[in-house]
Amino acid sequence: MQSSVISNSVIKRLPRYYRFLGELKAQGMTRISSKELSDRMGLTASQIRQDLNCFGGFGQQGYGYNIELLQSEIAKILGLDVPKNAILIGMGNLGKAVTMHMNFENKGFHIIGLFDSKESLVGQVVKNLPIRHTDDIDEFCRENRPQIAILCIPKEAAGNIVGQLINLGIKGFWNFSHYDITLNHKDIVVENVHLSDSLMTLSYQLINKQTKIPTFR
Amino acid sequence: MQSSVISNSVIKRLPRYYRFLGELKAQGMTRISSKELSDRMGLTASQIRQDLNCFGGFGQQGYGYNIELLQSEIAKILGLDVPKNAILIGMGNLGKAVTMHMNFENKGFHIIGLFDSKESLVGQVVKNLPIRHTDDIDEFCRENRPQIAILCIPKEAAGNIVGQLINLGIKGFWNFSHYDITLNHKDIVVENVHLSDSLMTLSYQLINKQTKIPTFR
DNA sequence: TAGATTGTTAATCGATTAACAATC
DNA sequence: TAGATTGTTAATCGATTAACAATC
Repeated sequence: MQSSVISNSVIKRLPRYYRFLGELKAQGMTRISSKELSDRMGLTASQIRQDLNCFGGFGQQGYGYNIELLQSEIAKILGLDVPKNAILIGMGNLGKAVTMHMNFENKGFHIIGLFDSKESLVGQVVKNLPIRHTDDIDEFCRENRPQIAILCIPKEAAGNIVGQLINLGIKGFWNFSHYDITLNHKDIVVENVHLSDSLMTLSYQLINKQTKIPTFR
Repeated sequence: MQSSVISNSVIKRLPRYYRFLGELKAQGMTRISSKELSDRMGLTASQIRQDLNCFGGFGQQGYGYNIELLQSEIAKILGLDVPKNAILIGMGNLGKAVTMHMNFENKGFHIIGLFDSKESLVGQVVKNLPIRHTDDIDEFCRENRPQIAILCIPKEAAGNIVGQLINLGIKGFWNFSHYDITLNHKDIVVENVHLSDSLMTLSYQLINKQTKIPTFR
């Protein structure tokens, strides 16, 4: 019942459960046993039952799990039903792609402001939002109180802006810059995305190819 | 000495070591002890020494590690020094951002072809490469023999194209689509990127905020 | 040499898997 | 009821940390 702290390993698996359950639902299925789900996902039935029971008993003996119910429970656990306002800083290739490509809304995220320091980008409209100058971040945040900042800027630029954002009330970062936020700011929530780390891992696997089934975190 | 199989946990940490060592080198440092590196990276000295000793004894008692040497050793372990040809499929926002934003070359990756099924994109030039039609993948691969495919296409499109690519000799995928490649194709190397999973994890952390220092895989 | 720090073995901790009684 | 499958405890496995002898 979420009394004690849930381990990171479990939390990292929740989005994947959510994704698979969504697909099963889309296929018109209504119930599934931990055994069948484990086969489809490539993990053990035991692990699935252990993971889910960190949060409560969502299944029923002899029946299994109701797919729709379970998915919505996981959505609640992940907080996808809670509205969260976010600003995105850095509208280069990556920032634009993130803005346009991600389905923020169905996870409860609302992008309310886009920023860049490059004059030539300011004024451009992306996804119905004008790109503002980073000089206007202060005023914008005081007025609109976003809780989350998405950083699509280089490491060097991030160092300066992070402190400012925290002072303005930002509580969480989705961090594509390689600046290490938690190093200087404890108790701020950070999710780092290191695409280059992922690419290097691919390189390793390719070079040391050893025909093994990958584990899912 | 890389005799037995290296655990996934260790491999996932290597790119981060590589990154930190690069920064130390850029700062003009030449040597570092496991203790000091552990302080900077937020892990234990013991873990660093254990990790590195999976691959060999790169340090020296009483001295520590030579930063430049250690970084280049890790580069070799990761295979960053081995040239790898790659094609990228799907030149929407995400594909374009990946093409332009990633520093492929310094990891040994060479992007040799870009593809999309959308006529309006075909012919456009990105990073000095023309976008080709996906119909031409067959011919292109037979001629140029890429080993890697980067998939920036939707799940539905991926299902069809993956088998074709494997038949054409593709050995590894950097997979931004949510299609589960290993499900049907064992012994193909895959690195999945699920940005939405990362975003959901941020949502969870934010909702269940509990002032804790994040662990680095 | 003395001090520092590695490489490596042993101890601990946490996560995964197995087993089974509870129960739908 | 009988069969299926959960929830949960106990056993195993693997990863991290601690300790220390080797050695630069």
